[in-house]
Amino acid sequence: MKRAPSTYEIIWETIRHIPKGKVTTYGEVAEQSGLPRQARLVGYALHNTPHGLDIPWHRVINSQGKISLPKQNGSYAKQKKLLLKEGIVFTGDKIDLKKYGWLRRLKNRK
DNA sequence: AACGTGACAAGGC
DNA sequence: AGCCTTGCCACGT
Repeated sequence: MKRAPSTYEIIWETIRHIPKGKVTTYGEVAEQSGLPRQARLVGYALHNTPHGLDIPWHRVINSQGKISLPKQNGSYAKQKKLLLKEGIVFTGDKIDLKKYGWLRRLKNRK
């Protein structure tokens, strides 16, 4: 029998749909996955992404338009390189979400 | 089975 | 702009 998809699998599936040349935030992925306000879970899921899984993990950035990876170990540079290759422009260390954001950021607070 | 942790986000200063 | 606090919840110990 088919087991229900785990929370991680739902998140990975959402990320798989982000088009090339666009970026989105952790919070938005959470929302699109039906897990509102659980951005941290998205980060956790990404951190645990299996190697074989082919998803555009680099298109996920934080709500400030910045890369959320440490600059020390090179993973920051790796993500930036992948984004630059897709034509995304950095202003300093930030990306303009209004310009490159996948979907509009909806604030469904309240 | 409780507890600390985390590739986050929003609000208050 | 930057720092601090709080809300969030699946996971590994």
